Amino acid sequence: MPKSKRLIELMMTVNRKRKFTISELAEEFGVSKRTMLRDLQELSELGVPLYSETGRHGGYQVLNERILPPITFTEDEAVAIFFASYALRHYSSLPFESEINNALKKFFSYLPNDVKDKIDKMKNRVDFVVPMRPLSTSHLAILLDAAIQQKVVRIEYDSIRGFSWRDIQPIGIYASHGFWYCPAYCLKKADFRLFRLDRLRSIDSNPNKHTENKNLININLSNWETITREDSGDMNVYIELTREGVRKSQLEPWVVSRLQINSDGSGYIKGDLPRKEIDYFADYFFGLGGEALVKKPKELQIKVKQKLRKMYQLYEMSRDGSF
Amino acid sequence: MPKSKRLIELMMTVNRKRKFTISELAEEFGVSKRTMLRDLQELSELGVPLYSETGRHGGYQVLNERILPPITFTEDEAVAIFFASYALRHYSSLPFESEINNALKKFFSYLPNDVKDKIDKMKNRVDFVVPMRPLSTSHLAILLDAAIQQKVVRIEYDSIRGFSWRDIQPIGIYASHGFWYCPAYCLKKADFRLFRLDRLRSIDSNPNKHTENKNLININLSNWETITREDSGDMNVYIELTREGVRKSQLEPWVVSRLQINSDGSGYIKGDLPRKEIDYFADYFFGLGGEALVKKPKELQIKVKQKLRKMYQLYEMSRDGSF
DNA sequence: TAAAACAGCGCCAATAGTTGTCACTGTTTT
DNA sequence: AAAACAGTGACAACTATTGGCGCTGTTTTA
Repeated sequence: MPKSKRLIELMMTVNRKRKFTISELAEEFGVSKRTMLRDLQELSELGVPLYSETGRHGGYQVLNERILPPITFTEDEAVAIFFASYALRHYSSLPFESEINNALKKFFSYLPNDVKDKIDKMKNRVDFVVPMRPLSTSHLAILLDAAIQQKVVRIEYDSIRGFSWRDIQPIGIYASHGFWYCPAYCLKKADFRLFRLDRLRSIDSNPNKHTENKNLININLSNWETITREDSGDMNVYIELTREGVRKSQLEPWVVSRLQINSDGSGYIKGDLPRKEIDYFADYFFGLGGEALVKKPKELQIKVKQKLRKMYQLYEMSRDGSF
Repeated sequence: MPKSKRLIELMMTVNRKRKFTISELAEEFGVSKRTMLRDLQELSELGVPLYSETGRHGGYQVLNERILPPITFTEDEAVAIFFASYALRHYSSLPFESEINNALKKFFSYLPNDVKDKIDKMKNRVDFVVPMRPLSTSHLAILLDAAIQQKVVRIEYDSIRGFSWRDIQPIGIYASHGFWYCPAYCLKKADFRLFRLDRLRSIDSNPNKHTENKNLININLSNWETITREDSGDMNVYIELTREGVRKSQLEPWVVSRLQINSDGSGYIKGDLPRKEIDYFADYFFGLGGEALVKKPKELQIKVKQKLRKMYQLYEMSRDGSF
């Protein structure tokens, strides 16, 4: 094998193994140890962060920093990757914050000039707005780590009844609607709970108490809801929507699949929804105001009416003659 | 210069220039044409997408596909880039869709195994949920392109009064709250408008009519709101919130800076808000139901009450004795 | 304490790869 | 028809690469 190709393959091999000896690689590539030594030196000069130790159990190592072999990206792919990373800048507190900035800088600096220009032009023309409440990065990192390792952590959480400490075993973390959430097994309640992370005041990643870890290794973000939900059944709903109501409610994915639109733009939602979430739905349909009329089920209608009456009374109490 | 190093430099040179001839490069690198020819062939074999044409004004070209020279990423940077791209998978209709998938695949396949493992473990533990309504990718691409080139396009748009055609000159596109938006100069109204792209039925990227382009090159996503808003002034608001109201409204960034929280968890919003958006605010505070009480200004309170009355009547009409 | 297992250096002859030259073919544009 | 390109093949000259060999030096382990 000619040297130039060998070097490129060596790059990859070296990245694959983290640790290796000269003789090992020499045999693998069918060259002498002397040659391998020289090759590795060259790689080192080319920027691969190699480190070696002499002695009995010495050997070569690639440092934490790894390099990627030359990857061929099309222009569009490079632009796409750039924007993907760029889009996440709104998640100011995501666990990867600093890494992403570095990577982005490197990436950008290696791009040919005309691609840079293209990106510069696009930068002010596309955006991904993600309202995000600021949040301590370290909390996220600790919880994520705990989720991966399935460790128990102790958190100080602001529940409806004020702050309290709980031991939880996190399933994962996710960002949604501007908040970070952490579904977890709560050892206190012996059940699964969803925590909103801006309500978390402090966290102890190593509660000294010897708590037993539950085996939740197979529960992850994509299946925890189905696994942990004790099914309280569905309710059959029927909601009439005005034209405006249709337009507004189309934002919700669970609406879209149950939505029928009339020719004049108005429509109705008909189908089954989980009874357990009835309070959420009541809130939601109340929020649509006069644009939605809950016909079925009765219990949902009642909840909406209760909200309505409560608000009505609230505003009637502050009489000013206009009502 | 030894061959192996020459090849790497050649890679970069070739990426810098887009077009070149053999003799040109041969001279630059101080080798014969024959050698340069051989070198380029090797590069080609290594994956650089070269293309050549014979004849008078022929020469070499690098195709649209470009390659990046070997970039050294640390392990964490690679992971970060991966997740940035991964996070955007929810934007199923973003202009870069297919490119990002390709890039991600390439990127992933070149990562060393232990980093792959790390990513695999994290995949099910972190997520960025972005509810997104499906939308034609081509619309996005056309509008983005028009924004970059400052071209006029004709769209068929579903406004309150049904579908109509308009000629617009887009400023850019952005995703927010699950929708794609396009602020643009509307030639019909001779003013700036914000279009929600799921209400766009069709688009003509080349309206044959010779419309004059306005010079909006300096208006972009980050400044169009300030530049185009005819300021109708602010209104001073005062809204009382229950404890639950505080928690809910903290989601909105414009609330946070104007929010005061009492020791018992309840609180109030006090400050100035743009009068122009009064309908939006009325909607919003109505949506908070009994958790918010609008005290000031009167006009806002009146709007909320109107909604309330409208809804009250709506539900009273469907009498069932429970009200 | 000695042996084993590892990195690392210098030298040199053999060899394998690289290079330039030259003489071709073939295309497109002017 | 000439000019300006790419592309091929052959070959001798050249140079970089290679493998051995002998050496130094470190750390671990028996």
